[in-house]
Amino acid sequence: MTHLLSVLVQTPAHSPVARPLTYESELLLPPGSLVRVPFGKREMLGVVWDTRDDADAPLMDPGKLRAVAGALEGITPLSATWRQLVGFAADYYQRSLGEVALAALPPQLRDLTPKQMERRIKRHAKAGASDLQESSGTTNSVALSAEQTGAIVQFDTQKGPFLLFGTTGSGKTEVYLHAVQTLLARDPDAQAILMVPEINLTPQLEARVRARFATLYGEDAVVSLHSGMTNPQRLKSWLAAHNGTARIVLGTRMAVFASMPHLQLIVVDEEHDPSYKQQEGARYSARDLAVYRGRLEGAKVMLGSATPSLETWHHSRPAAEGGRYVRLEMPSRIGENSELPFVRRVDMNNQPKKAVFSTPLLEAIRERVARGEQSMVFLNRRGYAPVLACSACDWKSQCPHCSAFRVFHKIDRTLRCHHCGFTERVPRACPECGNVDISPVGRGTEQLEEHLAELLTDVRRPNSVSALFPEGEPVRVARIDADSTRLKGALESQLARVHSGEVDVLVGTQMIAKGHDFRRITLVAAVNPDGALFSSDFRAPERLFSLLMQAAGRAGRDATITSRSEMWIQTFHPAHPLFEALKRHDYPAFAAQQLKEREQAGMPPFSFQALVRADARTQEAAQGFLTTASAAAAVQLADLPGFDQVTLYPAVPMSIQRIADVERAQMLVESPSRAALQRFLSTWHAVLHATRALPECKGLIRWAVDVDPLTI
DNA sequence: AGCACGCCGACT
DNA sequence: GTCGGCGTGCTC
Repeated sequence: MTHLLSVLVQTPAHSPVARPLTYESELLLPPGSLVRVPFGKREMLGVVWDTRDDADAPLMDPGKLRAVAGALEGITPLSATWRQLVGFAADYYQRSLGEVALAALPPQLRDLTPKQMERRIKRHAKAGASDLQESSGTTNSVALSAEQTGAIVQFDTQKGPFLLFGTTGSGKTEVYLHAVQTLLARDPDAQAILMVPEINLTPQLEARVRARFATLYGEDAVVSLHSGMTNPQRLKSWLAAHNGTARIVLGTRMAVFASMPHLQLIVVDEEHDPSYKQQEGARYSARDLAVYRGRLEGAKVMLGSATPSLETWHHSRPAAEGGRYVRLEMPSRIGENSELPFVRRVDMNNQPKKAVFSTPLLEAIRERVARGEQSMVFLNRRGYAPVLACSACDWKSQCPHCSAFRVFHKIDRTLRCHHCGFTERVPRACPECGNVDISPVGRGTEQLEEHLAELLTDVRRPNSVSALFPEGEPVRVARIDADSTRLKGALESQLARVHSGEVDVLVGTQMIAKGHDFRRITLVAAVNPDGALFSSDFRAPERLFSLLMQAAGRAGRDATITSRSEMWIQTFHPAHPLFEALKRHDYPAFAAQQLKEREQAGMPPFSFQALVRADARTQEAAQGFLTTASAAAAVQLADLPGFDQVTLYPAVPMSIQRIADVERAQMLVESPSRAALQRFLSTWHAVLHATRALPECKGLIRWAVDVDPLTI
């Protein structure tokens, strides 16, 4: 007989076909089966969501139903828990099931025909079988600190979820690996996910995981899953996870959706990192989904950070106060040089106006160079100067397509818009008045690099006397940012130069503050971190604190360097509580102060937020759509239970109002109750759709909901 | 989102 | 006379 199946396909978020589609099939394919289905003129990948044989009323004229083209043989259907995870994510983040499900599968699954697919699976199965090797009994375990042992004991004996709160250098990675190792040794089928923010920033971790587990369980036991991989590689990893041969999946946020039949542990390293939140399409938080998935599958979840997100920190308060996470604390650095860096604040009020480097900081860097130690200077602004301005008229390097300035890049004499990419050569004279005196305003990493090289011309590196430089070689300044690392392999080669000691001073953006251990660096300086102190973004201080703590942690991990390393902060607000807490390396104090402010202001984690964004040709159209949808909600949803707990704020232009000639507006929705917010959003969705169809909303290009947004 | 159909300007 | 501009409409 012919069966009816509801099938998910990758339908666009705003199309009316956002729900599962009904197809006929001769075979009764179980839910989770991967199929190819005809869709319009094309054939595409689908996931069987449900069998609809018992559905009394077909949603559609039965004569128009089409038949499933074929099943992808050889791939076990996706598990019920995987489908529940996808279902939850689609629901919670207000996207279609099809979009979430298909985005969670490796892209190549969509492109391959069933025949190609079969061939691929066969090849893979053969390779996998021949690769099995005797698992040697050698355990390359490391001596653990008392704090590490304590964390592991608690982890083993309690249910979690866990927050591993360990200072930089306390050995969190060893705790993760120990937890994974114990699990894999205890259960021959067990699988684990190890999530990291950005894998290209942590090649060291990848190497460490592979070295540790490949010898125990074979090369195939560890697979990676991240966007830097080629499609065939991703498919291979995905299949290995799906059929259970991979014991460990090491990946970025997408790894949270990996199909794993025996998942028992999810580790989220640097859980506070914003890159766990997807910023387009389905805007999910992989960290939050990890916690949800853990509960769903009965897998343990361990979130780790030296500076947890305030949400996670709040969850890990004592259970008596309502906390739901178990906090495992590792406050001490391990190793020979275990002191945390000394934090120095330079009061820029006492420095010459417009000084980039204060005298004491410059002097400290000179000393380091002369001693053969490295320094790291960071500034969160790439390019030479953020604006170019005419001295005679009011011309500025405004981007013609965005409400932002184009950044002056001196290296290739260009003005580049960092939002839309629009690039032009720097004009010889002011385009408005012809004045030749146009000059940079403000500074970026390129300028710091140039400036430092000038200021340090007279310093000589020790132990490097060559024929060319009888008095010692001049100082070497290097820069690492998105511009200097654009080419493939550039980041690796530049890092290698730093590690080999070829570089004396490293200048860069936050890129250099994350992930890498520079063992010979004894000085880290934040040149101008004040911007985040009084930002309109309420999460800016949290990000700054975390960044500075991470940056400080980069320094002085080399046991051969005996002098205590230093973190320098140049600021006009040296007494600011953020810097006070940083000086003491006191995250709990900083968090307590922030949480108090958040509670008083009714902000997350004491309230829940969603943002509706609208893109349109004109700002009026973008805001008009939001305002209309908001008014419609007030009328139509007034009786919805919990509606009185939801606050709809007025539509406002986004902080960068126009990008690439598209006007952007947003509207904040807030509630002290997550359930009330969720109920409102899912009901409101239809209203938003209907509003979109209104003739007065013609000018709207697109809209999207961002649940738990990170920036407002 | 694709990929159609559909009705108006500069070319072999 | 065509090739192709992207406006709007549909996909179980």
